[in-house]
Amino acid sequence: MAKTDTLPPIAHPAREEITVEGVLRALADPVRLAIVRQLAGTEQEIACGGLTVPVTKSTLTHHLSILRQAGVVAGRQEGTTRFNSLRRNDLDALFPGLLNGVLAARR
Amino acid sequence: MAKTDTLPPIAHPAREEITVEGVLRALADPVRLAIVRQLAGTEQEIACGGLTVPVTKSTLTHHLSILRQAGVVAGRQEGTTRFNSLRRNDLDALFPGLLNGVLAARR
DNA sequence: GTCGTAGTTCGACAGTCACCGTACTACGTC
DNA sequence: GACGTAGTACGGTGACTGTCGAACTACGAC
Repeated sequence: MAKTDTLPPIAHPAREEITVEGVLRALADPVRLAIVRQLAGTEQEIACGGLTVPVTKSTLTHHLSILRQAGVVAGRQEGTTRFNSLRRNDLDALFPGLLNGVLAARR
Repeated sequence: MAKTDTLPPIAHPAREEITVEGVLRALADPVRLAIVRQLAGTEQEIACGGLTVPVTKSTLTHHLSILRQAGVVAGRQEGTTRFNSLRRNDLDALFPGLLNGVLAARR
């Protein structure tokens, strides 16, 4: 059967394809918000397994997929590991202040 | 039966009770986002009937109730009319930049 | 009192969504 | 090859949510 050469680098929306509503929807969930906070708390990327969330692996995959589709996080594959990072540049360019406002929240 | 003296001025969360997640949830809907945009586009308050939304009255009531409970909009009763306004001060104080970021969005 | 207008409340219904377990693919190591 | 690990895909289920129409309350004008 066909080999997966070049390994399609995951589907991410281009910057112009990101919508506020999608981003807000993605952020409007406690688990995903926790993920975003963890990613925002470090300069480094975090592998799926390195995220602390109160859900199973499959549910985590689901949440990350939503965050990715919304354009909030980017994923980079390296071996069997997928490194996730915040798309801070894109979000700040499109919705200046939004991310900071969300992260500034105490509750 | 008991008269409604003083007319309980609608239930609004205090500033400290507003949560990011609640606000994000409230904003993560096209109809509610449209309402917020209309309220943000003017200095004046807007009555329910003055809002342009593609839903029926009862659905509009529902959306406004969610926005109110989340602390995004305030409602002031005057006769049979309810005037709505954005709680810009509170939102800016709690989540500086969030509202601006959302409103800055072109899509 | 009667009527019209402004909003709310109350089911009901359909669609979406978070969650899980299981099965699967892909890579690295032995 | 066999095995373990990292993450995804699939199917199912229960809960939530946006939508509506109809009935209702509250106020103002006639």
